[in-house]
Amino acid sequence: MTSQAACSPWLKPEERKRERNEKREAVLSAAVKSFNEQGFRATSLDDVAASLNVTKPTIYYYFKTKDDILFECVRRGLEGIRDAAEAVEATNGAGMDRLRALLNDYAVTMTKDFGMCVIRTSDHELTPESRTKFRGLKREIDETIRRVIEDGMADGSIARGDARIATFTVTGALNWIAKWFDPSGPLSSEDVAAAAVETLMAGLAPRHAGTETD
Amino acid sequence: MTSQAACSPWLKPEERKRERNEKREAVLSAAVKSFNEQGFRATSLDDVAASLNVTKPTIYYYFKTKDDILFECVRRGLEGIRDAAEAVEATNGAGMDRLRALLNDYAVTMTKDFGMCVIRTSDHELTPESRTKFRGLKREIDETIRRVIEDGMADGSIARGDARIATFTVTGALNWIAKWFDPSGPLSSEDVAAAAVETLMAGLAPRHAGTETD
DNA sequence: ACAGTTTCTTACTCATGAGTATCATATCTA
DNA sequence: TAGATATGATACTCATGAGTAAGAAACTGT
Repeated sequence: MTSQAACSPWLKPEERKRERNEKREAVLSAAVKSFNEQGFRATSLDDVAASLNVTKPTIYYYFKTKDDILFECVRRGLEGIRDAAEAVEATNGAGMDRLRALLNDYAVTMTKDFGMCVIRTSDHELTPESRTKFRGLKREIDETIRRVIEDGMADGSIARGDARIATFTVTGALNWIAKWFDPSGPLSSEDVAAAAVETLMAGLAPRHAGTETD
Repeated sequence: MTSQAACSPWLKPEERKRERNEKREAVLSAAVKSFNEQGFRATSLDDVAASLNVTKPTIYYYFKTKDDILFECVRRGLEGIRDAAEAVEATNGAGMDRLRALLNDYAVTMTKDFGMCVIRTSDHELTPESRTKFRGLKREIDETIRRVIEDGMADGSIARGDARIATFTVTGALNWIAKWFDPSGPLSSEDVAAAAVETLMAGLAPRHAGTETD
């Protein structure tokens, strides 16, 4: 190996592979931003391509269909949440504490591109096959959260009630972050997540000194 | 007027007017159901027309554009909530109690066709002009709710915190009902609304006997 | 009976955008 | 130097669906 090899204009095989992957990521990144801003159906791949200084067939060199691009976006968003949820579920501690940690991760994800895409994507925008997987992943997450809430109700750290509706209420509140959060605004992801989670955990009714713990 | 007039096949002018209005309503009703199920862009007016046993130009006899139909749907949903919100704001009582009443109306609306449509419709599906009105109505409602929350924080009936984020968290949780509620399911609108509102008002943390009031 | 109005249909136009066929170029391997 | 492979562009096809033009049929008032 000469020292020339390091700055040669010809790339090694693994570098070529990495470049291809970077380009694929760039397509995904441009696409998810456009999906989030204009909506999936209003986004044309011609526009996505133009924003990357290429033409549409180039995108088809990296992805098979438009649906594949969308599904890859929501898959990333959902798998991120799912992994975080399952990691939290595996820990021990009061249901309340595990739930707080889980909801915090969940809320932060909702402020990121792929998380936002999950919420802004409706079932009917995906093909039947993708839709099935999409729903499956969402259900997994909902069930994990519900189990944590049920654990908390059982150990007394969470107020008793309908765990199903509580799950939907809580996740709904956090999902909504994906609809209004502005990354370029004054609030950070973490601030928003912390405030929203606190509202949900404590509720709107005022607490009274000395009643927080048994 | 003979008694024949009552069962004559020829209608009086006001009856003709009423019939026209009924047909317009039927178009709106068929459209909003399809928008909610398939999404606005995936709904073709050909299909809506076919479901009413007419053809597309008939729809254009009752509405100017597809956007007009959608906007009429979201307008109805939003004006229903806005009127309820302003009526509640005008009452007196603790912020907490007014908020509970307001959120209940809000939640119930989210289980109805036009309310669901408001939530399932994204900004970018409307023309710029409709979008401006759409946002204006939504902002009015958000501001009313925020004022009620701020009143409650001032009078001590609601826990202090960031009223803006509290508003988004609460409305987000209720908006989400429009995404999962199934009118043909086992839960009634009122049951769902009551349970969701209770979760939000009381929070997830358990209460302790005798600490509810001062 | 006749002119006008209401209601609805048939048969279009036209823009958009997903996806493809084909070719060009450059790099890699032998 | 001769294929083989990777990457991209040009120039299409094709389905879909919003919106329209023109007219038919029924009813209204004169």
